[in-house]
Amino acid sequence: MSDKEVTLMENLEETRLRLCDKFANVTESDSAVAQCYLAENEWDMERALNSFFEADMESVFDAEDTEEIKNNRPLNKRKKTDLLEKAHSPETKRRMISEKVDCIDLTEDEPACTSSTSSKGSEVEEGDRKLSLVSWNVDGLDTLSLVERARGLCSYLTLYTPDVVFLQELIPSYAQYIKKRAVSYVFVEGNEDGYFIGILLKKSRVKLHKHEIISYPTTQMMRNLLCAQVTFFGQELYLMTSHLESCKDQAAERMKQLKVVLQNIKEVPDNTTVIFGGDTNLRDPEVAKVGGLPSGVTDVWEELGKPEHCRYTWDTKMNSNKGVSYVSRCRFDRIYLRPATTGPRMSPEHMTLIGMEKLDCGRYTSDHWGIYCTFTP
Amino acid sequence: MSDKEVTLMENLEETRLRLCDKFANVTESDSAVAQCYLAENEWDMERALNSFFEADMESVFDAEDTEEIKNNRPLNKRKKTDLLEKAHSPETKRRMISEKVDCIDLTEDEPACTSSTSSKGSEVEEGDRKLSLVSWNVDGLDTLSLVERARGLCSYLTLYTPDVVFLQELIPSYAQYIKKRAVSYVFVEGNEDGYFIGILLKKSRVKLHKHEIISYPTTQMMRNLLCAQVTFFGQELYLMTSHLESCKDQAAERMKQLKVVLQNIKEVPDNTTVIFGGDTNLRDPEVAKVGGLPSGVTDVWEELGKPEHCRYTWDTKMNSNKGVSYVSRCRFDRIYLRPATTGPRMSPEHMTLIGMEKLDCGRYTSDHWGIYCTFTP
DNA sequence: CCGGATTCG
DNA sequence: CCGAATCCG
Ligand SMILES: [Mg+2]
Ligand SMILES: [Mg+2]
Repeated sequence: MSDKEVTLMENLEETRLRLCDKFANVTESDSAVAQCYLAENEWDMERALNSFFEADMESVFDAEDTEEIKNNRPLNKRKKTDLLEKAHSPETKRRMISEKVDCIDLTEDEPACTSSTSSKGSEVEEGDRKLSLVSWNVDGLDTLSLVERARGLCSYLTLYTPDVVFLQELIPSYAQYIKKRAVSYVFVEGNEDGYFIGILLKKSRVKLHKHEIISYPTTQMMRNLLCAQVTFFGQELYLMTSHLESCKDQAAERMKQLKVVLQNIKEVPDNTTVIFGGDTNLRDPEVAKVGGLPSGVTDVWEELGKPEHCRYTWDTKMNSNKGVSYVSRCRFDRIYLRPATTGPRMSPEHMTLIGMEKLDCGRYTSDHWGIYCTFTP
Repeated sequence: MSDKEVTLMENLEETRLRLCDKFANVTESDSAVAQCYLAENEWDMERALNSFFEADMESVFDAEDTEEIKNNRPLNKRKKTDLLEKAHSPETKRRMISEKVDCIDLTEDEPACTSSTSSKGSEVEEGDRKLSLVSWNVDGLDTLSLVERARGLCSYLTLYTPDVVFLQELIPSYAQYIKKRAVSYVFVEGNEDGYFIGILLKKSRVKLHKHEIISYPTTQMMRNLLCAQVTFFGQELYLMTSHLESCKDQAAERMKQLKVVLQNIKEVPDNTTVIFGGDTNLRDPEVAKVGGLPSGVTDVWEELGKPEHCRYTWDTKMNSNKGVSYVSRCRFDRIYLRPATTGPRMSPEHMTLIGMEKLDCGRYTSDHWGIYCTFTP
């Protein structure tokens, strides 16, 4: 080998060692495992990471398939009763807990009405015609204990059985895991790689007609707006989620994105109820600066009387996941409602935060709390 | 002398030398002049400075008394015609220019009507029943070329002959100079020392009934609200000026002060027209945050259709007085109008910026442009 | 993925 | 008497 070739080889080795360190660091594995996954994926960090997490998720999923049956624990062993008290309808939720929770499935429920002519609509109890919704930024970019945290998310979904789930900060392996666990849901994703948003729709109650992905032309963080047009017991719904540009210094871009969201809400025909939910990263003055919410659109938390117990969806004092030294809390996650002017009028009924249980790993499901909320027709 | 006494003397000398340096620096004089004024004023910097500026102002005033007659130049020699073009009513203004301008006096004008029963009211031309107003932060805290800049202000007042003048950032010697020059005006001041605000009222047209000073309880910059209740051709007017807390980081205090201003505007009886003008240091979101202007109160610049030519009253690109390296511009100086609901309705007619001529010293009258504006009854 | 203080141009 | 970037707890 020439001197030049030797130098090149040394550089390559150095690069690969650095890649291994990074990989091991991110995956909480060691350099041997790192070397293995990276070599198998042509030293492409992203492919290697996806491959690692998918494998890991799959193995966890397989393990839980049996483990969960034995242990019957949706979140962790220590605080099952505490958790039960948090459920909105304890009687209903308790039934869920006693079921096998590896797959989130409620096939005993009647299917969703695909039109108002359905004969089944009148057979269901009034309570079941309530729409339940979860919106949650699951912080898939934080890979520490991500498998256990994904399991935590699925346990909360099992516990609450929401009709609609808006998720933000998914990564491919996390999304893959959800797809395998949440078989009773249709899953719509906002992207294929990087990190992205998604919507889960309960097959038995929500019928998906079409979905669309609207891009933010100037995002620097791959953010977009994911929409699903559905029917829910004869009502036309337009469901929207997004993860608006993060951090205070991105206020300008975030406000542009909010305008896109509000414009799209306004353009939905008024026979259709619109529900937007997501991690908006908004500060109130930003909403004011874009002129506030258009008439007909309400912030569900505000409409419910600004209850303190579910004001802050991001709180570094209560939630240690971020591991930051400062304390700060914000109402980043928000739900907007634009009821249809025809048919029964959807109105907010209840809102609570979820995900406030520490998992066995000592961390929370996400650095954000999830929002669980219900609407009455 | 003991060693101790020698040391004390040395310290004293050092202190005095430092005081002289500072004085010479501020006054653009030399240490001999400084020594003289400081010694005469028991080494009290403020007294010495006031004494210097008053003397200086007076001497300038005396000098101009003859000089101005010879040169007939309101601002400087180079751009007289440019300046003339800026006058709102060139014909009227030209008459002013050809007059002796050491004292701002228009004794040939009829006196202001003190009540609607006055017989003189109907004799004046309609144009003269327009109310003209100047609001200007004269930056008296910047002592560099302050005498020439004060002369500049007076020249602008001579040129525009406003009925009402709102001034901010006066210092005692500057105020003293104005009082001597503007003999045709009544002068109301917001304070006696430090820096303060003031109102000039044209004796021949505006009759002062009373004035009041409203304090801002939490100001850290000695700011207050100065009000004058007057009659102008039979109309009751309530004139208000203020210099709200400076700098962006004082937004909270500034908004409190704005609320005081708006509350006081609202409390004026509705047979009285209210005009507020001053250096508000406001950013638009701050106005929005306090709930916007109350109904009935308008921002005159906005009501005139937000003309670009008079948007920015503070502009480091156009105005070099601050000598800062950055460029930035703001609409700090604002006029608010709350017309009376009885009698003729005051409405904004015209607005222009003044003070955009460089003086002989190469600097502007202030780091703020002045606002000249007119109202029709 | 914070807000307040500070720096810098 | 600026705003954007940075630091800091
Ligand atoms: Mg995040
Ligand atoms: Mg100033």
